[in-house]
Amino acid sequence: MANVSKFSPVRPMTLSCKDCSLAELCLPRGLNPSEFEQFMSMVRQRASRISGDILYRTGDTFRAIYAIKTGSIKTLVSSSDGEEQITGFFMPGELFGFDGLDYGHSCTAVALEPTLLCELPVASVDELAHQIPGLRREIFRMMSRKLSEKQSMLFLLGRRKADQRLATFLLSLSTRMQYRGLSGNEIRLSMSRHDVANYLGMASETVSRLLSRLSKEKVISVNGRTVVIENPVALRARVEPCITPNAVTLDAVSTG
Amino acid sequence: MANVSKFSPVRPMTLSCKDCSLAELCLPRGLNPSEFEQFMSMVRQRASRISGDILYRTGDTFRAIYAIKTGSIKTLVSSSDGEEQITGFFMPGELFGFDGLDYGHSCTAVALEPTLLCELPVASVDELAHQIPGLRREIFRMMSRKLSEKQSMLFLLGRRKADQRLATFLLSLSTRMQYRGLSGNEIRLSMSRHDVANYLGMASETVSRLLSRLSKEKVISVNGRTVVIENPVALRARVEPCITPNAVTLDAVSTG
DNA sequence: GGGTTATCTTGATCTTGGTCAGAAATGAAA
DNA sequence: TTTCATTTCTGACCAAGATCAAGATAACCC
Repeated sequence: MANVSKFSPVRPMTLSCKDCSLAELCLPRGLNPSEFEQFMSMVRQRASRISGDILYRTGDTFRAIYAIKTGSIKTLVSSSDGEEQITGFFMPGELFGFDGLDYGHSCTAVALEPTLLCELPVASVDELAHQIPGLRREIFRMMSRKLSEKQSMLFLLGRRKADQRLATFLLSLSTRMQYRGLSGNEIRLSMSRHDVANYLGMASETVSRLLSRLSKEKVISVNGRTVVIENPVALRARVEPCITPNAVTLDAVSTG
Repeated sequence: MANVSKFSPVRPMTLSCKDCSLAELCLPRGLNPSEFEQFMSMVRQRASRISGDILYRTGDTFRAIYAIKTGSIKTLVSSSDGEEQITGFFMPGELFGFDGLDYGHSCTAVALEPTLLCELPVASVDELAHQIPGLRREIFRMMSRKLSEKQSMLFLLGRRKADQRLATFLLSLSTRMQYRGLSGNEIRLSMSRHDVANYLGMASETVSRLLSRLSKEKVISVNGRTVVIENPVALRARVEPCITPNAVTLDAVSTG
């Protein structure tokens, strides 16, 4: 059922942190030149050429913190009766893997498409956290942010209707694209309808229907896995229907 | 609506870490005597005499990590349209406040009853994380665990039916009581039906009905806010109905 | 290209659990 | 105690969304 193929080490590195356009979003941001150099020397890369590759599974020993360079990843938790819940989608510039520092990973990470990753190995995490106070704080902050994002996701699943969840999801993807310098109006979904539905706690049929409805209402246009936000204001108004459009904030969805 | 009263500093301390029966569950576990001493000297206490007191609100500057000594706390996130989602309940020996390290707290912490807290002030977090490697790792691990717990909670809200959620919740409370040395069969709920329902993403009427049903079926007995688990095996079987009872694990619910 | 499979869409039906309303129980205040 | 307010429970009804069942579309492989 799950793909047996694995992520393989990449050598030489495709691009060092120094030349990486995503460095400003990544862990080393805010480090001084010598700290940056030290950080950079610890980073390794890893890649998967096909979709479905598994980076780590629930229970695996924590080996590294990861950052996406190109491609995308989903993380999911599963129960003994085989049900799965997707807990995050990760796009270029985003970090994940922090759930593994306690007793190994509590979720499984799967490639949604050919994906190139940077990794900070576990030994370096501890060593650098000690030697570089700025990096330690950045890791604390990043984990704290992940917690906050998960809380927003709990809000979304616990309190919002299906249509609000989907609207929030699309806006979140858009915001995250803008964050890394893209327009954010045209969204290429790297995951299936089934995955979107699972992430948002609904059935895939519901996702289809809601996308069709938003499309019919000219709020978005849908072409396969490409979604164009035609009317951002209208889309934002779906998130909190009873509030005036300009009061809506966009940070309500988890990035993992 | 919300209480204006605040948590007040406690001096002298009610009980030092050295004599605290919960120390083994708390941050300083695993520290050597001199590290323990250093840690202890940084800890302060804070208390609320009444239920409803607010420890911090969304947006408040991060001031400390907290541990519950006696009493209990709920944390909640809210949206601009006034909806609230409870994201955690915390009992004696449990830690919270880690969501604040990024840009201030992303949730609000409210006392559910008269509550005594220990706090590790923000300056000490950074200082001690640098000076005591064992403590730094413990903080990383604790934040990692919080992330894992939130993921379990996403699973619960996204994939489980109302009756499974409630059963999981009761078992989680029971497990957490056992973890600190209590029997775990008799549960004193410090929160209202409304709070339980909100936390589990359902209506309070549903909680009432499900408790009544479990009671009628002799799985539990309910007397106001006291719940006695009469048949733990039967209760566990509710969590994953399609799986044999002994395959069920209990770690599916967040402690925050 | 044509055939095969997986994904996506749409419709029809059914179920869970939400909403509304009122009664009962509990607790706090006078 | 009596009163008042809050919480909890129960019933009746309803709706959001799940499930079931086909088709339609797209991707994949020889």
